[in-house]
Amino acid sequence: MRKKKISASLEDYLETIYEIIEEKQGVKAIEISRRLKVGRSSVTEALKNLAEKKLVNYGRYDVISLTPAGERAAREIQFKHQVLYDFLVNILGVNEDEAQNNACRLEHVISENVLKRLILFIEFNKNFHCADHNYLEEFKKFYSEKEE
Amino acid sequence: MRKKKISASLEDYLETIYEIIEEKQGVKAIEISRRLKVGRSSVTEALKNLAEKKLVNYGRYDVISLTPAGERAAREIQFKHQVLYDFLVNILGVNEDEAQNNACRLEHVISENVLKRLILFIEFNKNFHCADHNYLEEFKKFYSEKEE
DNA sequence: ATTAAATGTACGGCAAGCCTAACACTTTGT
DNA sequence: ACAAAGTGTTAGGCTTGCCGTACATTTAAT
Repeated sequence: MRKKKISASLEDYLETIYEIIEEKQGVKAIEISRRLKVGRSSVTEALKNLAEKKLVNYGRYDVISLTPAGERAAREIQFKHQVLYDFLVNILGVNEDEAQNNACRLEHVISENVLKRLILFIEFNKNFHCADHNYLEEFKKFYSEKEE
Repeated sequence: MRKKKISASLEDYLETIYEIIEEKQGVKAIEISRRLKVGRSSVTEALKNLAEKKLVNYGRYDVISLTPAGERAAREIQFKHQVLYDFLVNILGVNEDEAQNNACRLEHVISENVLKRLILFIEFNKNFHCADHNYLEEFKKFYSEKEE
């Protein structure tokens, strides 16, 4: 009974709900609507859908919350996002906005195994020094030479 | 008049057509159907759609080919795929099948700029040696230690 | 407490993409 | 050349996910 896939769109809803919970006390549908830039009615639909899948607790006009399974799923997605963002910013040196944008899309399609390797790669890079050269510094230099 | 975005689905069709052209003389719709694992009728629809966008030359029961714009677009997608595959296999050390799978999905969502950086990162890595350590070798060692 | 504003929902619609089944055209084998 | 098999097309249907509008409910202001 593990890991039923949900659509990228539903992942976004879950992730957003989770983020709002982290920041505020209650989750209002309109807040989800604003963050995802979709209509209020789309949020209602999505919530019903997520409720069917037992990922959110939902009832008409009622408080929105994540079920344990929903929270687990949301955390996973958020974690993927964070790893990707970290890679893009701290390794590739992409600017923050673009890194966010890319992470938002990549998080829905990257496999578990690639994620795992990416995590280790990041860890490895942060500590890798060799004969007083910092690897990432070297890459930045290399990159900015190629820029011109 | 540059770079109108098309859907991930249409990108797959374009890419597949391009691949078939590289391998065989003529493109048959059924071949596209087989490779993309969709029904024959879905191919017809997609071809009409791509023809509307002036990316393929299409007429009922007629030979399928790419327009110059279509070929350009297909090349771009294939190139992205190749870069991602290269990164996954040669840098992260992901196995070939999984790298193909991931590349197929990532190619539709990665931005131009991230791609550009990835290309340079790969280039940089291939040549980066330092005090007789090969960087990628070091990562492989690091990775396999963590594996256990 | 009452009303105005804000928020949530239901309903009907639309587009993308996929499907199956039936039919049209082409190719192939004899 | 002609039937059978293969391929391409059309028509109709389904699902996901979005929208706008109108209505229901809740919240906030007075």
